[in-house]
Amino acid sequence: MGRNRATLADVARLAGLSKTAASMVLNGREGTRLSAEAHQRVFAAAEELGYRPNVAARSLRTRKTATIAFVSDIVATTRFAGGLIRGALDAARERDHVLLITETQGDAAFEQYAIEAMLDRQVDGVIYAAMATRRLAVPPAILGGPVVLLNATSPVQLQLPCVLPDDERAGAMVAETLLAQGHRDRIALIGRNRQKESDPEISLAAEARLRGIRSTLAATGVTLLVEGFCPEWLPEHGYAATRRLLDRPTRPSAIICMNDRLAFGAYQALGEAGLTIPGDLSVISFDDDPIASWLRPGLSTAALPHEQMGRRAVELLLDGDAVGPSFVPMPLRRRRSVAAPAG
Amino acid sequence: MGRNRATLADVARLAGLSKTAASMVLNGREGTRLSAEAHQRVFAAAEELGYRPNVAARSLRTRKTATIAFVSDIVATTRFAGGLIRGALDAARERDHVLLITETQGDAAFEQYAIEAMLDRQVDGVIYAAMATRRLAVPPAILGGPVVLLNATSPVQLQLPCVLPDDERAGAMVAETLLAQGHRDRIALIGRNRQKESDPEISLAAEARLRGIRSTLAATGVTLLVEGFCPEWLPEHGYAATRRLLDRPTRPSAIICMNDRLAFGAYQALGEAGLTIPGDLSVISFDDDPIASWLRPGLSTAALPHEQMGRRAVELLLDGDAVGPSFVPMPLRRRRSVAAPAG
DNA sequence: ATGCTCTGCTAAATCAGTTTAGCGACGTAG
DNA sequence: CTACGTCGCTAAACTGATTTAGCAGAGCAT
Repeated sequence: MGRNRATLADVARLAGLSKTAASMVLNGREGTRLSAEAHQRVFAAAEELGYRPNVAARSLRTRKTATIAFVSDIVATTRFAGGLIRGALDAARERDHVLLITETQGDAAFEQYAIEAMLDRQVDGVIYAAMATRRLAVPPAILGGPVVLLNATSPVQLQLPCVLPDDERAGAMVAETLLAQGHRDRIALIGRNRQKESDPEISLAAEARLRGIRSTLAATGVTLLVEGFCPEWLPEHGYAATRRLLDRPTRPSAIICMNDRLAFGAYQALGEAGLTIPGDLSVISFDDDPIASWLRPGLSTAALPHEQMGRRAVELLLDGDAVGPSFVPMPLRRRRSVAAPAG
Repeated sequence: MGRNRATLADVARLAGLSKTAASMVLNGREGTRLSAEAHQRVFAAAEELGYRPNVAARSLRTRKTATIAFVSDIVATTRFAGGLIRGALDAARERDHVLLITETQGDAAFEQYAIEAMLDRQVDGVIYAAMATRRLAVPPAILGGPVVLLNATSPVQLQLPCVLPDDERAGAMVAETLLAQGHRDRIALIGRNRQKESDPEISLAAEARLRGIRSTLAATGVTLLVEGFCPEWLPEHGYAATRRLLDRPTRPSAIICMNDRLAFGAYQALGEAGLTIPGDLSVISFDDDPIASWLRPGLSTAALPHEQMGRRAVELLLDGDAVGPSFVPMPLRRRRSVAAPAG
């Protein structure tokens, strides 16, 4: 890989100057007294030789590598990871940085290994990302340098900068959307889950979304008609919860699903029951999973702003001296699954 | 990030030996005549100081970084990328390597930039990945060192090692599955697409899948009842193609979909038409997208072995001196969408 | 006593940059 | 005429590892 690359010494020789001069010119150092002509000669030589500095040599001296570690529990392999990584990649490129990506798979030994591998390579900072928005314990090893938590917070005393989706506001928007269409006392919700709501190490989203929904409804004097519990946020549980909903005497006019996979299950149950969306029932949800746009009708949902979040993490890491959480808004994708309640 | 790390000189000093001795012991060099006691002392000192070598310094000398570049067109951000990266990450870790990931977004300038950034960092090799299985032009810059193409081939004369899913065999398995259930002359297919089938720079999968299906059916004297064309392999096109299928006089007993997203569209159309799967019609497909397991009934599909592929790419890069393509089998996920044709 | 080999170890060069300290020439002020 | 400052540039140290070349001492044969 890249043998015969020109070195700084080659550039200096061709320019008829010292390595020092060449280095200073190429780094655009202020306050050197090198002549305009010297600048010219160095640039010309570098250009001619196609010179590119050796990052290893440079970082040996400077302790900077223009490399960021992106460590995640398991995020890199999930659908959600894509956006996070893409956003981080874009922001990193804009700042001439590069991403070293690892996954811990939630395994302490792997995590230890991954972090050491990153630190051995002198990364300039670490982005520590979680798949599910949650609170997590930060491995002490990375606290020696800049760290940003992505889709996660840390126990309060650390006050690390972190990037989170604004789930509470999203909950409010979802509720507002239904209220605006005239839904009132027949709004159901599926996806309640005690574990997710009470244990911040499992999820921060559940509680925040619920809080946003409830407070917004409450402001108009509305309370939820039913709240369906689900052991996981998967289609099959959305399906089961929706069937339970339909067995009740009062049929809801709208269903809020805690995420799109539940909503997918709801669509299946409603389809089987011969009910149409949004004619008989409106459905609205969270995440903007790709299936949301594939469903018929398209599912209205508050999108997890993954790209924005990944981008923000890099920005905070490199530019900022931020402390505490930075919330990224979740835009509402309006599709066809919400309408006014039937007669 | 990681200041005050112990250096090799620190270890040597504590062990009462020279840097040379320490280096040799820690690298397990054969044929040195260092005493057993010297080994002990070095190991003890390294342990005590928590010594970890500085990769930048080492690679400056050795020109090895234990780092692999993973460059993709756009793969890193898609659902499919997850498995590819995960497999590569696992295999890399097993060999004590780390992955530098970039995305070119199909943009030549970005690609140029990404590759230079990787080479500047002295990566030991490059994995060049494509989102859609296809043939691509390899940027000359990376040909200086080891390269493996992932989910892609290169124009023949290069003979680069590459990793591809075995789509033809998958097509055969899909056809065999239907034949085994007794389907014969009412097998339909949706997802024909002239562009994908004829331009290897767009897709290699379409043509291979089709070839596997056709030759297997032909061996039993069967030909496809209908072949539905789709401008893209998206749910809406699967939906439209399936509706067209149902408008024909002879209703198919089974539908082969060129991928799972088309199959999702087919499910939607069949559901609307009041047809049940697999009672009225069997459906079978390719990819094993997550939705395949979410559908009701679960969709039988030939899985893209992303993790295996990512893993194989790293193995070929580091261990092998392979030439040409390496095919990874696509396992058939048998779910409930296939049954014997109705009476 | 001399020369030779073998053992156990080390000094110093090297990789490719950055950075510190300072040198010689020239101009100007006293 | 000398002292001093500025200009334009460079030698050499430094980063932390690997690797080459070779040294000192012990043991043995001649």
